[in-house]
Amino acid sequence: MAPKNQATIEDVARIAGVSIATVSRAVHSPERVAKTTRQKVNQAILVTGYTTNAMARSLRMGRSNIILVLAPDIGDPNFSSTLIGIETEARARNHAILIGHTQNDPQRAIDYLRYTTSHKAAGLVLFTGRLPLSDAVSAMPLPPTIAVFEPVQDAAYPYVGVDDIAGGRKATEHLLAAGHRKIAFVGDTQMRAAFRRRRAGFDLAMDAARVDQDNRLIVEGDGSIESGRHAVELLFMRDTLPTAFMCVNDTTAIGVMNALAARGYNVPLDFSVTGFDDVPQATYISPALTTIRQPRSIIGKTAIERLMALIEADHPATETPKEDLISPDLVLRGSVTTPRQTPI
Amino acid sequence: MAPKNQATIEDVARIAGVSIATVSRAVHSPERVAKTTRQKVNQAILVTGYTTNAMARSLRMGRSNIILVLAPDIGDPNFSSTLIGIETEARARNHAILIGHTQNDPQRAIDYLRYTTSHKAAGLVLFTGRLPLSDAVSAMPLPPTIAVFEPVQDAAYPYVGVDDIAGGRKATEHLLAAGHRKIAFVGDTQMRAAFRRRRAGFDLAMDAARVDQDNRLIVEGDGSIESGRHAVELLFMRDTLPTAFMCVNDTTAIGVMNALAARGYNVPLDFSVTGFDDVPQATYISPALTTIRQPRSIIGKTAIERLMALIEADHPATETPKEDLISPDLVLRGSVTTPRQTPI
DNA sequence: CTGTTAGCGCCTTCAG
DNA sequence: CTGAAGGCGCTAACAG
Repeated sequence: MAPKNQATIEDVARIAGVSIATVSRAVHSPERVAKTTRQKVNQAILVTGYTTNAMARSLRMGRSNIILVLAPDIGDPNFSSTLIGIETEARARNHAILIGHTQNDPQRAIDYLRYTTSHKAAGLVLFTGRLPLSDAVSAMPLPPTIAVFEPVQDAAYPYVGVDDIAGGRKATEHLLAAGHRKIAFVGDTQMRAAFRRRRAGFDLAMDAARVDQDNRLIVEGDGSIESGRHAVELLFMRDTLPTAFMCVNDTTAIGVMNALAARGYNVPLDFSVTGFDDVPQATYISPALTTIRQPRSIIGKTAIERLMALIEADHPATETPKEDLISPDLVLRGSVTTPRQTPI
Repeated sequence: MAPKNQATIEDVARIAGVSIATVSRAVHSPERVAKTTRQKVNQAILVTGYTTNAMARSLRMGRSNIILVLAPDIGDPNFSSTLIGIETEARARNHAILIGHTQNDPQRAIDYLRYTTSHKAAGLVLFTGRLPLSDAVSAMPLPPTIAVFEPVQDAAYPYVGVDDIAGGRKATEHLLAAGHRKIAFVGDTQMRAAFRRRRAGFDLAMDAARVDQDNRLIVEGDGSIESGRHAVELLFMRDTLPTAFMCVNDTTAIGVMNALAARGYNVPLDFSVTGFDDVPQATYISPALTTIRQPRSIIGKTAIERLMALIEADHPATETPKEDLISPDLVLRGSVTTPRQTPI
């Protein structure tokens, strides 16, 4: 039997025989209320089925418990797995997640940013890697904000992401440990910060193992499947073959494996391959790809931890924005083994 | 230069030289305000950067513009693609999406359902297929609600989903058109309503083509990959081989294809196979699977349309809950061809 | 430790 | 067509 009208704080107060202020305190700072009073109040809450009206509360406090998550693409598996971490952590802290899907459309982003104001959002999580440049936005009083996956261009928001250097290093060390020395790096580019860092991890591992790098094995690429295929062709043309390919991401690795298969080679018997990201496809291709797994749900969790710290600190003075880099794990599958003894 | 304090309706009223009532009207029912006045107000809104305070508005109106979406698993691709439709349509209607991730945990579901009350949610979208049975829930005054993908057990909520019968029929007709007559149906079960309906579609198509069904080609299954594999083994043991397998879902189809490959057969040359759902894997296996695509984003869009109708009608009297079945499309890939001429 | 009270910003009668 | 005023439910002083 659902009560016709949702009980308010006054109903509870009346039934408990106390004032509404006491009810409010009993709910939100129980320690400031006498034990017996608290019990009476809780009792009354039970019988009335009272739930605090979040709208009234937010209006009064000038801030809601809603965190807006802005993402360019909800469908992206990277996003959804991270969202799990975000949602779980936010809920544990009594905050709710409002989803904004920008589709990379600045207008949609602006509209959602406005939500931040109108809903008095407690915080903002940005997956977008950028904020629309517009007077509307710069005039908007944004709540505490944190960037995830990609730092936000031209803005000093704290950032939580993967430690690409550590990841690049782990992948390389794995190849090295399997006995590879002639390792190609596929996807060299200045364009993408993450790729640059993965390369740096590669260099670190090679240096630490005192392996001299052969520049001809460093192949440019943009992370596309074509760039992986192209790299293989290039290497065959140059006639400087590696025994292993360390690819800047899984997509590139898949391209490499395609091209190798097309030429009749076997992975991993003829060549070993590693990727980076652990996209869903990595399991379905054959052989399954050994790769570095993006710690997505941990990134989500950490992002909310940092964001809540910001919210609770409410120094408007943002100090040096912190960067949190989560070290990713290597996931072992079938695309790496020891180098073949006989040359190709 | 961000204004120190967010402008309120009073600021706008003062600058426009009107009362706050007029501002409110100019914003929400412009037709009830003189043109010149409206212009003055809009002008003032522009200079102040005024955004209406959704919390105050919701408090006053007793209802927010938030729609709660409850899903057991955010990571499920089925969910995320549907969410795109939901989000897009909701946004077009000025509503926001709050995400609740239940992980099939009744306690989490109950907590989120409570949000519905505390945030005065305008509506509720259920992916869960069930509601926790608890006094807490039955006592809760839930807002207009709509179920998606799975109807809610023991509750009469309108439901938007795929037309499984039409889908089953399309897949079967495709096989028939390719020349198959001995078609196995894999995944027969009473347990799952969706599967039952897909079977009905199969029967319809077979009947329409006046093909006599061979009961030995109807194989039970639960939609798992193992059940697909098992079906193949069973059919080979019975020694009654079909020329094509119509599988109740993609996962089953993948199991069928695995087992066929293990026995050294080629799909589609030796056997044709169809699935249902169009899961991401369907593209990655070889050959890529011809299947029925779940119209996920349309389902999302339709769900919000129906929900908004409910919200706006606000007859508390729910009439016969409507069912909206979206007819899915066949997606042609590589797993179907004409039956081989020579028997296996 | 508890009660009284003043708004938070808005929408909506009710009068003009 | 416009203005005045009440109150949605709650929290945070401020008193007691």
